Amino acid sequence: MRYHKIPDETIRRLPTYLREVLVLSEKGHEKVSSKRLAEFLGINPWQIRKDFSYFGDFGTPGVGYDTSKLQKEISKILRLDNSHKAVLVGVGNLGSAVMAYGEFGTYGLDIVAAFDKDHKKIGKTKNNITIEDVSKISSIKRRKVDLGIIAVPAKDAQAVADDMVKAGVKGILNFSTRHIVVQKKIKVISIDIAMDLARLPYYMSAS
Amino acid sequence: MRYHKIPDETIRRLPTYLREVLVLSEKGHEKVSSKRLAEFLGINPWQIRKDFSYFGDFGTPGVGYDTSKLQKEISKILRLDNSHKAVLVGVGNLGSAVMAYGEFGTYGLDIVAAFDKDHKKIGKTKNNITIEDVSKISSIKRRKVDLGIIAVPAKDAQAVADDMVKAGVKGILNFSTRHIVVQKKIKVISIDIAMDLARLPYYMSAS
DNA sequence: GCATGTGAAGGAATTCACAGCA
DNA sequence: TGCTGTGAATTCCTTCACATGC
Repeated sequence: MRYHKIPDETIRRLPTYLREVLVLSEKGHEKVSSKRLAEFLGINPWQIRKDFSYFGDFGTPGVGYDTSKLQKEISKILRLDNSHKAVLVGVGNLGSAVMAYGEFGTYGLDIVAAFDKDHKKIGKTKNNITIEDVSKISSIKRRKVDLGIIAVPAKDAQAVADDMVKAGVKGILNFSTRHIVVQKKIKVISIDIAMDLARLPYYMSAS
Repeated sequence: MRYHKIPDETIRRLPTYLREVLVLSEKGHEKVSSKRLAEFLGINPWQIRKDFSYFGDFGTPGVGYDTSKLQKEISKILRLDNSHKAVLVGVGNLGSAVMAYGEFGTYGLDIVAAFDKDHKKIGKTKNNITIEDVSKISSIKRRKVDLGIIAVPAKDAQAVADDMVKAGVKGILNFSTRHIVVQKKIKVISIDIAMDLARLPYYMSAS
């Protein structure tokens, strides 16, 4: 199965596997079976095995997967083996929460700069990062930042995205409610918290 | 196509449609074509038409969709036509951002209570909501809350979920990094911000 | 015996192409 | 003519079942 198109859904699951493997690794577990991993994550064992099989033979029949090997392999696939720097634009409620969110470090992702257009915020320091003026965002080009996080109101999102791309950002995580258009080679992933809550009632049995 | 199983992916897209339609409606647009809607959202027109076709004939050939009718229909499908009350547990950085996030109201979703276990937070007020002691969460039963939002550290997430279910919650939005297990009839949707950022590098062309 | 890895089968979602209506 | 609605074709993803290796 080695030479195949890899399903997007597989890529979506890989970070989950990576996190769980990191947790197990820290707890001192050297081996883990697809069955056990599946139980932890609420997925099927064969789904996990199939996902890994796209990339190579990671496991040992009769034994399972070596956690530290698995960790290295998944990191390599996701290109998380060398660390990435991210810039955040928009230090409002959500932006601040993102800055304080510790989980990014787990994956070797590092928020190294934050921008806002509000002069009351510029110059202040949060989580060891001094908030800069968004009009000076081009400076991140020098700082080798390749990820951008957008946490501004919808109306400003597209302009911020354009600035990010000009400044050399290659991938964008978009928390705004606006759909963003960029050159095809730039990847955008959008998250809308409210939309996920909004589809819950559909699945709820009549009260 | 009326009597069919509705794809989960269709349900996932409906809130997006609803939001855009609300925006257009407010701007005074009475009609919108699938083509125009598609441009705004970055999807294909036929995808949108197919999605709607599962539920009935919402549009007029040659003209398009009536925005106010569309709004009503989508709301009804998603069961957002009568409003829902939500409880938040965990008023840390992320929880606070969620409380302050205005977009829920757009969908008729209302956060009416917030709980934490930190005694320094209990009793304080944020966004007109007084933070209560999480050990008293069963009180939401009286208050007709049917949605729960979990924004606590991973280790506490399952316990909070269990308490929520006991207190009558029918759907859970989970921001923690832990997979949550509940009775089958309770729907859980999990969001992991870090995981979305973590798969960006995979898609980025070599720098 | 136990757990992986994977072709093949089955199922789900997207895309196409066009009939039908305003 | 313009746009919807939808069977049919296609593409994509999941699940199965079992051969293979420890």
